[in-house]
Amino acid sequence: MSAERVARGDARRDLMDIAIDCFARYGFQATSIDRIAKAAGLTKGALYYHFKDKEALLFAAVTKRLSQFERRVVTDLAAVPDPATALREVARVCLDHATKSNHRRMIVTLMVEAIDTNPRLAAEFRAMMHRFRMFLKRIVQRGQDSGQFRADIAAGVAAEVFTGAIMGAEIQYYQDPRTFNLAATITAFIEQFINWLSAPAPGSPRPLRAHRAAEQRSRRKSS
Amino acid sequence: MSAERVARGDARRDLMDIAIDCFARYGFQATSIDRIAKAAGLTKGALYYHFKDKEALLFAAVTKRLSQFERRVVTDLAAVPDPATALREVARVCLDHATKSNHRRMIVTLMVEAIDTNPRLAAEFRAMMHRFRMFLKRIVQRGQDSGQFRADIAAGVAAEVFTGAIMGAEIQYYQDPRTFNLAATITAFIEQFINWLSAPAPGSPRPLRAHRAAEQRSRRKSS
Amino acid sequence: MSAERVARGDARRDLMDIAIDCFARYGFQATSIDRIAKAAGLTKGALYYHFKDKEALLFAAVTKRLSQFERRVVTDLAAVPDPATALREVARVCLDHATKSNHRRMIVTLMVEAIDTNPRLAAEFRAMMHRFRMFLKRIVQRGQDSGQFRADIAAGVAAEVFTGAIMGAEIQYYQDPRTFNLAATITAFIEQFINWLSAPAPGSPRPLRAHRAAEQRSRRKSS
Amino acid sequence: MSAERVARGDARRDLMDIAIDCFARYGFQATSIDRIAKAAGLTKGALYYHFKDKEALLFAAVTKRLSQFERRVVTDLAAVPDPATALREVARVCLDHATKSNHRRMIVTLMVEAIDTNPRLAAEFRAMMHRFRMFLKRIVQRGQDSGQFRADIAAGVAAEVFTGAIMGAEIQYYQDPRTFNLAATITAFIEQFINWLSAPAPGSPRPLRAHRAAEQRSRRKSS
DNA sequence: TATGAATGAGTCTTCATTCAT
DNA sequence: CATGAATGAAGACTCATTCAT
Repeated sequence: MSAERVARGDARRDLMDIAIDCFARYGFQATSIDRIAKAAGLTKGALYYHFKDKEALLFAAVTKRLSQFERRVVTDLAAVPDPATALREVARVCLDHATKSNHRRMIVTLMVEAIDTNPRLAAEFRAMMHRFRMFLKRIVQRGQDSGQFRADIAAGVAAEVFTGAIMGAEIQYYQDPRTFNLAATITAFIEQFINWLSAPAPGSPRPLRAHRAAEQRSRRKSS
Repeated sequence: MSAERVARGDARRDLMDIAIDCFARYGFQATSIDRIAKAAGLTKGALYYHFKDKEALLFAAVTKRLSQFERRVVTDLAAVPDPATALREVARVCLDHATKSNHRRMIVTLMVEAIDTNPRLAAEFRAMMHRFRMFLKRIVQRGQDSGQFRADIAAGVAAEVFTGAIMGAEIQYYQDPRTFNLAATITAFIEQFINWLSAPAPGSPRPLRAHRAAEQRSRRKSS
Repeated sequence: MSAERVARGDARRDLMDIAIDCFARYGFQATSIDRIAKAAGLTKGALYYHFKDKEALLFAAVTKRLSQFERRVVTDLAAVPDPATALREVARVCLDHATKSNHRRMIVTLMVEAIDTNPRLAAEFRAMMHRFRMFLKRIVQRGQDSGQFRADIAAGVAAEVFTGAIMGAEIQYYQDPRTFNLAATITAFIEQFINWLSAPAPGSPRPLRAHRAAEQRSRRKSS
Repeated sequence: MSAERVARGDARRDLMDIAIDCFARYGFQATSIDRIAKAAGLTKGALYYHFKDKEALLFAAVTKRLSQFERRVVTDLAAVPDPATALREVARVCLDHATKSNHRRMIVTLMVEAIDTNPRLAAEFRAMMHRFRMFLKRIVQRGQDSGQFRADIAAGVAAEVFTGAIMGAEIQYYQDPRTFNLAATITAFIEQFINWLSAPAPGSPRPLRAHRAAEQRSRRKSS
């Protein structure tokens, strides 16, 4: 049994990776300590040697993934000056993390589960989402400042739209990975989004619409 | 004790409504039979009189909400010939169900939870999502057929983008109802989305409204 | 299995009685829920139906015994005007509860265990002990007020001595019930105690400490 | 980590001292091997190097304290010829060990816990208590033989009363060290006790020293 | 219809103990 | 001497479910 585990490789790491896997698929409550331990070729006792709690394991896992994701986003985008490219990059990283690993799925799954079920974790996720939207908002604002993006859009709302569209696409994908084409959906969205943000061709009349004015107003309040 | 429950109104209905409430907030597994029964002013035994199973209750609840939602969408939109208006209407109904009741939240919550946890329920939700996207796809196609929407967009992908954006916005809202402005986000998205659908294929000159209408007309003739 | 339990008799009562028995002998921590349940011919689940917690069972048991004991003490002594007789009665009731049931042993055992182990229970016991000493103190004071007991003794200290002597005797008895003669010990103590409290024969000089010391000294010489 | 431990001083001794501390406060079962080890700045493994067992540690600790206590009692009293003084000395040593260290508390705590929980330890304590009472009994008998104490009291019962009174006082003190005045209680008791032993048999006229000696002598003859 | 009592399987957690290094 | 890693048994507690009344 213990032979199944890899050499000297930290049992702790194994445990966490397996936990992440399970949390991504089944959520927190439906993942039993026993399942994780067994999958790691260990006993429950061993798990409790490495983690104080089921919750400690959860937090370790979440923190690991969260920081990985955020570091990756930040790293990949530090060198990208063009806002549109930056947004495309963010989308690409999300797509990557959603399809090639269970990073994003774990986050999404736990986030939904935690809302009214685990206040502490919920707070963590709320903060994370906030950071993510702030990050996007700043990119949008940069574009607006440089005149590349139109200024009559609330950057915060844009960030919310972006965040939601990615996450919603992911969920559809997790639900039906064989049928749902996540890449196509995200690509379509991102182009649509950038197109929307991009200023109209100079000279052409600004396409006003009643509701835009409203948007404008709400934005003013929030700023 | 039972006096607290409302009038003659079927205990069954009470039970289901409460179950929906709990499922929406805590999900299926974290909602105990006892919690529902107690909230309904009954004992567990009574619940088992009305429902064979915890799962039976779940399915009853889900089916009720699902059919309500779908009926509402279909009903409200049967009379809407204009595709753009129809899309706006769909968004409005979603917004409504997300903010004024727990209809949508229950669906989203259970959907995420069920994916790898309850195959039967997952199938149900997959089918529901499929129907919803098909429904949207047809609206988009109608728009494309009428020349109102550009034809170089895959209607299916558009439906996926739409579905995801709404759902992703909702989740952000459920996570942080006091801070997140769901209405603004959905409104912004829907306009962006319709704008995207209405825009000319990239490369072609951006058409003015008047031209578009003309185009539209000539397109209809040629089809 | 369930046949072993008595007819309709509240399972709850059975459970508590058995719990009291076990707590008296093994203390709280060493008494497993399972042992109690099995001894009652039930399963753990049944126990948890009747008591929220192991602690709830503990408190129910303690409260029951405590109030029984205190009620008995108060009842038996309401009609006893003579302080000396009252004290003898208290001792008799303690002896009774210590030898004919496990009332007192449970209290003593849990009290010692709880001190630094269960703050809430410890507080309960502290309060109980306090009440008991106050009760004794008042009896002593009554005797002092009536001139039956000498006034140069601190009533509070007398209560402490009394309480300790009874409890200490009990513990020796619990430790070695076959050898230790609890009745004799308690009787001897109570007579000694009352003798001590009783005022010296009228006319004879009150044996003050100073005199005693003198006595002592002269005594040593003569031996 | 191990640097925190004092100098060269045998880890074994440290371990035992800490164990005694914990046993005194929490008893045997509630004291985990881990707690002791950590408090000693070691790991569980090290503890198992020094002691075969948790029980081995327990017995080592108990034996150490017991022999210390008994040695001290015997040592301090070897040179005390006067029985009353000897009794006062015993009480003083108990008071000392109860207030200035956890010697006595450990004994009392474990004794109560062990009764029906650890037969071997219980036997040890039974024997210890027996020895202690025998020791006291001999002192009382010495007093009776010398005519200093009245002869109509069973020396064994007197020993039991004494032992119980001290122990009962201690427990009240352990339970409530800030409020309970152990010194006063023990002092009051010991004076009362000696007074009792020294008093004439009830009914007979209070005998003067001379008479008592005579009584004593005649009594010896008749027995 | 509904209740109260009970079951039993499953889950989290603790802890004494072992052992290779 | 000592540690770090791990085990396995036992214990507390939860919960869906059953059933006589």
